[in-house]
Amino acid sequence: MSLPHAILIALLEKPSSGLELTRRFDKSIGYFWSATHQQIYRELGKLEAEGFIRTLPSQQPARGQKKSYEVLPAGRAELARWTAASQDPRPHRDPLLLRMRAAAVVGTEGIEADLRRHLALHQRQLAEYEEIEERDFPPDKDSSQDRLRHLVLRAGLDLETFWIQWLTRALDEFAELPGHETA
Amino acid sequence: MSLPHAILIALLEKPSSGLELTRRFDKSIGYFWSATHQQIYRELGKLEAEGFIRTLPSQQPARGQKKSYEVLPAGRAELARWTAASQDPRPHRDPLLLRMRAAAVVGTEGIEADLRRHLALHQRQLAEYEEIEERDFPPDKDSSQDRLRHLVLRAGLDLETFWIQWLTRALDEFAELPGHETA
DNA sequence: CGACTCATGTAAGCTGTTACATGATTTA
DNA sequence: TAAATCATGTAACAGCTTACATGAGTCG
Repeated sequence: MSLPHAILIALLEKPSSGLELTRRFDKSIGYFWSATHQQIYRELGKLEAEGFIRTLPSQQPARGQKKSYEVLPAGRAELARWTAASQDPRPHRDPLLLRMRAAAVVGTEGIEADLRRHLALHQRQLAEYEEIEERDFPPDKDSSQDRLRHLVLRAGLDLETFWIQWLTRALDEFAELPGHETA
Repeated sequence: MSLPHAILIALLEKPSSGLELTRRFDKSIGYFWSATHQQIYRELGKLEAEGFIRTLPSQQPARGQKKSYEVLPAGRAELARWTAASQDPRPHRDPLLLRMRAAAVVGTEGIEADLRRHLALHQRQLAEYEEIEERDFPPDKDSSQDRLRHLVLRAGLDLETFWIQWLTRALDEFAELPGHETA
């Protein structure tokens, strides 16, 4: 039950059309929630039907025509309710950790290359977040709102850093495994 | 496409019945993959139909009767194939980070108590992992298999540590926010 | 007008969650 | 023998992914 609320947040920060939302989810919003355009259009329809958002006035709705949405008071209220409500942490599911555990049973053949690939991807992602941090959160200038947003970005930064460290350590361990070829 | 492989790993490590698997997923397997008993039974049926596992001989299949499974060679081969195959990292989705971002827009009213609750949960989880580490991975005794399993556990430990640090920092920030009551 | 891009959607399938059902075994 | 627990399931639904469809505008 989080996607509709992610969309409400995005629309409160800036009214947008479906495609614009998709692009924002691919970029900045992506470090705490991801969604495809199909999910977004479906959810925009539901949110409108529930009276949480509406299309901006002075826009004729037609297929293939851009349609921008804004949040209505009921939508803001729903978001506030959801934000304050207690929620249990969800269980984690990480295929890479699973594969590492599998490697302990069926052998490490083939997995090392993919670890290196993941390491590179996380390094690139970290660099991107660092750019965002430099651009959007210059030192000692955070407002209250910015401080919270900065905190969220920092979670993204720290998680990428964790993965880089863990993958580096994993590759080190591999190098020390018996039968390892340093190709 | 990871649940069937998680089950294959668990069954290779030790042949088990559905309920035993469920318990193992709740405990040690849970720090890299979680599953409910409904998912597990459904998946065991599929894996058997595909010829990847079979019920242990000398067991009459009947409703309400315990039924243990073991992995067949085809299942082990499938697991090796999957482990070596390249996979993209999945997008993250974290409702707590989402709520923090929402708090920047609709206010922090009510969220602080839940942050404290999450902090306590992560601290308990970390303590559990530390117990497992002490029990299963005594210093300087790791075999090759153990080193990989230890590595996976360490990811769990480090992720819990990350969350504890992040939540602590978040609560500190809250304390400094204007209008904050130190109740 | 043909190809391309922008923009919005539909449909099918898979995974995971929640609630419920049912038989077998133990124990009070 | 009634209740609790062990053990295996069924059913309905919600959420996400993948592939495809369609119209509108733009550029050569």
